[in-house]
Amino acid sequence: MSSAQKRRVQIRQAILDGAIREFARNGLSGTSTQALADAAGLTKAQLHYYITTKEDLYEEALRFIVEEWRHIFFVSAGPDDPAAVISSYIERKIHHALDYPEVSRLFANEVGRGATVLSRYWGELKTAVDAATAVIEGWIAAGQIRPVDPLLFQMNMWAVTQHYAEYEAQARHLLGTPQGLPLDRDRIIREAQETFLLRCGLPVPNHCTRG
Amino acid sequence: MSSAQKRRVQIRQAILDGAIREFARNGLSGTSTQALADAAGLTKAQLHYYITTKEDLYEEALRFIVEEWRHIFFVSAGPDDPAAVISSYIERKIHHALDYPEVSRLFANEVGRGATVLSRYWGELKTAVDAATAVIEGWIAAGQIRPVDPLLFQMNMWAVTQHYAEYEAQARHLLGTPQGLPLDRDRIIREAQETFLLRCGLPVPNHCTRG
DNA sequence: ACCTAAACATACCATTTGGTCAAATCATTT
DNA sequence: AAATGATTTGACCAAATGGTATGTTTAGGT
Repeated sequence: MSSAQKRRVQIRQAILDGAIREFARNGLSGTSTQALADAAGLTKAQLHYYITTKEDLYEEALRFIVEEWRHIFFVSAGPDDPAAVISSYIERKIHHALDYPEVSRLFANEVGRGATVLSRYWGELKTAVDAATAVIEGWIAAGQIRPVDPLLFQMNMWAVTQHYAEYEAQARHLLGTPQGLPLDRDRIIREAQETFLLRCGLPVPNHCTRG
Repeated sequence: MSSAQKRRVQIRQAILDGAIREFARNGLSGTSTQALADAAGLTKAQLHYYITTKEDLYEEALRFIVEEWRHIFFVSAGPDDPAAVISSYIERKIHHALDYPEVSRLFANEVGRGATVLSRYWGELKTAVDAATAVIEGWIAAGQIRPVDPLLFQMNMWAVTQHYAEYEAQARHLLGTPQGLPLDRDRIIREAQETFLLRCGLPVPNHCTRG
C-alpha cells in the first residue's frame, strides 16, 4: 500500500471515528457537517471530498457497527457449557460497552428513533439472534438450564450490558465514581453474571467473598 | 379557573407534550423551534410568547419527567414482602415504559449525552435510590433475600424495564410484532420478574404454565 | 522536467436556524 | 362603548445550515 493510500485510509478512519462520536452525542439531525469536519480535523469542503452527504456517513457508521458486532457478539454455539457461554458473553459485552460507549450510544439513539436507517441491516442481526435462540432452546431441552424465554432472555442481557454505556453518567453519579476514574467493571460484570446465571438456575462461582 | 386561563394551561400542556415527543426523537440540538411550534400547533412567534428559549423548554421537559417519576417509581419501603415489591415495581415500570416511550427515550438521550442539564436534578433521584438501597439492605440483613449488590440490582432492573421503551423498534422486529399491534406486555413482564426474583433467591409464582 | 489525477482551499449559494419586534387582534372589565 | 391587558401575527434579523463550484496545490509515474 502506497503512502498516499495509507493516508487516505487514515483520513477515512478519522472521519468514521469522529462521526460515531458526534452522531452518538447529537444524533443525525443534531450533528452539523461542520462538527463532523472538525471532529475529523478537516475542512468542510475537504470532508465532502470523502463523503457525499451527512446521511451517507451516518449510514456508513451504522453499517460499521453492525458488522463489527456481528463478529464479536451473540451467543455462539460453542461446545462449552451454558454457564461459560453466558458468563463470557456478559463479560465481553460489558467491556466493549465501557471501552466504546459512543458506539453503543449511537446504536441506541438510532433504534430509539425507530431504526429507519438501521432496519435495512436487521436481517443480519435477526439471523444471529435466531441462531442463539436455537442454542438456548437446546440447553433447555437437554435440561441443562432452567426454562427461559430465549428471545427475552437475550434482550434482557443486552439491556443490562448496554446500560452501562448508555447510562454511564448516571452510573458514575450513583456509584460515586469521579469523572476521571473508570467504573468498577468487575463489580458490574459480577452482578450481571450472577443475575443471568441464577435466572438459568445455574450455580454462581463464588469468586472472592464479597465485602 | 376562567376559560382564558384554561386555554393557557391547555396550550402549555400541548407545548410540553410536543416538546417531549420532538426532543425524544431528535435530541436538543436536533430539534428546531419550528418543529416544536408545529408539534404544539402554534406559530414559531406564538411559541416564543409562552417559552423563552429552546433550552428552557428542554429543561422544563426534563424537570417534568423527574418529578413525575419521583412520584411513581422507586422501590418504596412498604410493609410488603420483597417479592411483591419487586414484582409490582417491574410491572408498573414496564407498563409506563410502553405507555409513554417518548418520556423514557428523552431521559435516556439526555443521560447518554452526559446529563449536563439533568445533573441539576440528580439529587432527588439519588435520594430515592438511596432510600431503596436501605430497604434492600434490610431485606438482606433479615435473610429475606439472597445477597445482591443493592445499587447494581436497581440499575439492572431499571435497564431491563427501560429497554422496552428505548428499543421498542428492535423488540418489535425480533418478536415479530407488526407496527400496529402492541407488544406482548405480559410476556415481557413475566420474564423480567422471573429474572429478578430468582436473582434474589425468591420463588417464582407459577402463573399459568408456559406454552 | 512534465503531465495527470488526486487532494485541498476559498468563496459562495439558497435555505434554515433561534429569536425579536412593532403592529394588529382578541377578550374582559369597567 | 371605551379602555386595558393578554394574545397573535407577519415581517424581519444575523448566524449557521448542507452542499457546491472553481480554482490551486500536491504527489506519482513517465
